[in-house]
This record gives sequence, C-alpha cells and structure tokens, in this order.
Amino acid sequence: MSWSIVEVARHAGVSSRTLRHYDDVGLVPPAYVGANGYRYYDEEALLRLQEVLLLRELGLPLDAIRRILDGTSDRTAVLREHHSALLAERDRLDRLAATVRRTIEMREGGDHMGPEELFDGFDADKQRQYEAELVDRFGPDAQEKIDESWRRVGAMTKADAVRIQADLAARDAEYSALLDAGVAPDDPRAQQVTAGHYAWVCQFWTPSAEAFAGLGDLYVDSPDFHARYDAVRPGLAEYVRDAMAAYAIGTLA
Amino acid sequence: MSWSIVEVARHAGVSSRTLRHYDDVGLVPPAYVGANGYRYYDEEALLRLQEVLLLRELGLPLDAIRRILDGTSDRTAVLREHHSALLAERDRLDRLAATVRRTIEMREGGDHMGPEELFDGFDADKQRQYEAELVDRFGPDAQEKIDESWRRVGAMTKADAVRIQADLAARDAEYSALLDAGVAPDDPRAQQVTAGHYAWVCQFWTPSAEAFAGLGDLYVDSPDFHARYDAVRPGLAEYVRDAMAAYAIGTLA
DNA sequence: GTAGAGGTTGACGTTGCGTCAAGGTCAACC
DNA sequence: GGTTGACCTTGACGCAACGTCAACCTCTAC
Repeated sequence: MSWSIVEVARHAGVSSRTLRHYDDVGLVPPAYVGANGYRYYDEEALLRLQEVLLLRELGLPLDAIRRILDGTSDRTAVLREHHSALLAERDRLDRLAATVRRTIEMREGGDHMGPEELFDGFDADKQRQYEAELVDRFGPDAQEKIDESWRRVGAMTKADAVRIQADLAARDAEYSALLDAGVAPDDPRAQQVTAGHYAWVCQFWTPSAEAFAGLGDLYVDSPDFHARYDAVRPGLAEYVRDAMAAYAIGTLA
Repeated sequence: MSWSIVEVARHAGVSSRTLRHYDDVGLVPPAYVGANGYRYYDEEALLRLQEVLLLRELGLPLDAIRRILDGTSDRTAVLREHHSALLAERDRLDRLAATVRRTIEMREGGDHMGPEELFDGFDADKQRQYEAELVDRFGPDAQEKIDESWRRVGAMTKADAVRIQADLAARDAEYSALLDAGVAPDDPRAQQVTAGHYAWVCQFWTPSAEAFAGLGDLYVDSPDFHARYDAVRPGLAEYVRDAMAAYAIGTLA
C-alpha cells in the first residue's frame, strides 16, 4: 500500500515541503514516483520517516541522522557526542544568561559600586566594552579574572573608591614626572612606579604578565583610556604601556 | 584621525568581511569612503563598533542591536527579554539532554524493563517514536506523563509483565468478540471493556481524556500498532479507537 | 468542461557571516 | 616606470533546514 505526500505529511505531522526536502537530500526517498510525477510512499518509507523524525526530535542534524540510518555511524556514539554538545551549549547559555543578568543589574544600579566609578568619565557600557576586549585578546580565561574583579569591587566602599582614585591620580603624576625627566620606561625608577601600578590593579584582579602588558596596550588602543592619559600629559599612555610591558617581562614573567 | 578597514578589523578582532557586512546592513557605517573606494573609520565609528560587539557578545541579534543603538528600543527591556529567552533555551537544552541521555541508557539496556517489552515486537526505538508522536500531538505536557510511565514501569517485574500481557490479550479478544457481535463502540458493553482498557493503561500513566482518545488514534495511525490489532482481527484498531474516543467523551471528560 | 484539492519544479528568503573570484589601489623597492 | 605583495572593492555562492510563493500540471467530483 502507498500514500501520497500530503497523506504522509498529515499523518507524520510535517509539511510536504519537508518531505520533498528529505527526498532531495536523499534522507527519505519515496517508494516510487508515479507517471504523474507524484511521490508515493510505502510502509518502509514511513518507518524510515518515523526514525528520522524521532532523531530530529532529539536535535540531531539531518546529516548525522542519515549516517545513523545508513549504518555508517554508530547510533550510541553519535548520541553520546550529541549529549555532550547539548550539555556544553546549555552551560554556555547559562553563563551567558548570567552575564546578561549582571549587565541588567549594572544598568539598574545598586548599592555596590563598579570599577567604572574608579575611572572618571567611564560608564557601565564602556566598562563592558573593555571587558569584552580583554576576553577577545586573552581568551575565555580572562572572563574569570573579570568575574574576580567584580567580587572584589563589590566589597569596596565609597571611601575605598576615593582612596583608589587619589592613588591613581598620584601615579599619573609620577609617570608624568618621569616622562618629563626623560627616564626610560624600563628604568628602575619607572619600574618602581609600575610596581605600585601593578599593586593598584591587583585590588581588582591579579593579571598574569601577559595580561598586565595587554592592559597597557589597552590604555593606548582604547580611545577613552588614551584620551584620559593624554589629558594628563601627551604621550603618557604610550609611556605607561611601555613601563608595564617592561615590568611584565622583567618582574612578572 | 581615521583607519582603514583592516586596521579596524585587527584592532577590534573581527574580519573585514564582518565590517563590510555591518556597513551593508547600516549597523556600523564607515566615517567616509575615500576616492579609491576604500572605507575609512573614525573614532566615533570605532566606538559604535565597540558597542555593537559588546551587545553581540551578549548574544543579541544584529537587528536588536541596531534598535538599541538607534534609540528605538529600550536597552534594559531588550536585555530582559533576551535574558528570559536565554533561560528558556537553556532549560530546553537541559531537557533535551536528559531525553538523549535516557535514549542512550535505553539502548544500552539495563535491569529494568520498558513498556516495549509489554508489546510484542516493539523495540526501544519504536517506543521512542511513539513517545515523540505523543509529544507532538499533545504538547510538552505529554512528556511528563511519559516520564511517569517510565517510573512505574521501572518498578515492575517480569511476573508483572506476564500478567499485563495476558490482560492485554484478553482485552483484544473481548474487543474482537464485540466487533463480531456488531456491538457499537459506544455501547455500554464495549465501554465496560474500554474501562478495563483504561485501567490497563493507567498502570503506566494516567492519561487525560484527550490523551486517551489520542492513544486510540495512535493505534490506528501507527503502522505497527495497526498491524498488531489487525492481526487479531481486521478493523479492530478502528473499533478500539472509537471505543476509546467514546469513553474519553462519556466518562473521562 | 469546471472547480477545488493536490502535486510538481524553481526560486527566493531566513541570520550572520565565510570563502572565493576577478579586478582595482597603494606603497615600497629596484 | 615596472614589479611585488598587501590591501581593498564588488559580486556571488555557501551554510542548515526548511517556509513561502509563483507558475503550472494532475486528479476527482460534479
């Protein structure tokens, strides 16, 4: 016995378009094509279709389904791999949802402060930008560092912020004086200031050597950071970057 | 100051193809196009790009990003909605992973039995097919019922299975006799048999009226079930379906 | 013959690019 | 000026799994 495409589609709960697609890709061919050009399906084809629909329901791609049904892949192995992929994707979405939630909370404000309040003129969105840049540059590990910095910042008070800002301003001045005096960025005097700078950053997160040097790059590459340093003194962003790079190589590595 | 597309791409960590795409869709236009036809980006364009990349990192579609940046959508509202969608998708993947895991376990066997052992000639894959069909027909709520049936079946013994199979065979014979005697499916005599049938099904799961009638449909629509009933007596599948439908309307609804 | 349901092929669309072809532009170097 | 290699353009096809639509043929009942 055989059925037309619309009969099969109705019975199987799919569209005739889907069935034609499956025929086109060789996944579920009809039993035969009539003289009228119509597709007719028999019971064997229906059973194969049921198998396909079941596996598709599990989220497997059509190509994987074909390999299973044609016996070129082991069904259990494919399902295991798929299971792992599903768990990984679920975890990724979980983390992403947490990131979005935190972004929402940042925008709505709260009692605790964020690092943006430690940098004049920066807002939550820009901070997010720099975090994304860090992750882009150093890979997903950087996200852990960023999360760590949020925890530390979350524990700070306004008084802490005032002290940290004063500390930052003082270091700007120190770097600027060294630049004026023609002290090379890798000179011990400059490196002493950079050690303080490093300690300052460690209030938020503990960068590796590479990350610390990368942070210096960010000061130069980012228009906001660059403008901020140049407002203190032209060329300061590059100077600080070079001092940080030297410190990363000479002390942190 | 302005930068060429490759300079921007390198700095931002995206491809020039991406930048051209963003220009094409009006999301991040360059500051100007030179006489040579090249795109040049200024700081404003870079900042907009950073915003785009940040929001894309959060998983937002480009169209949503555009609406946010153009001020036609409220950023927080969009993020809230996106957050909900992410959680929903995460949950869906979680459930799907659990289904896949269970499918794997079924294929690897175990000590406990499945309903397929209660229906001669059915195997794990076909059972999965029918579960998928039930979910398709009645929505995700059916999955809970299926899960419930697995728990009940898991607690059964082989002796239970023998009794249940004998019970099933007896009911087949009863339905067949009624059909032979020309008793209408909604006749009280037939409905009495169907009451027993319903109780039989309730050993596995407790169907709603709609689901019970749907199960009857499944007996007719599914080639395997249909063949099984027809092996007892031609036309029996339809008869049972009609009896079940009458019982669903007259007693369960 | 007509009307309506059913069926075909062909083609475009979806989202966000990756890849490639063909050809022009730029800058450094000889 | 010519050459080379990097850079840049537009145009186009591909990806995965169909949904949608147009144009036209087929089937069945009236």
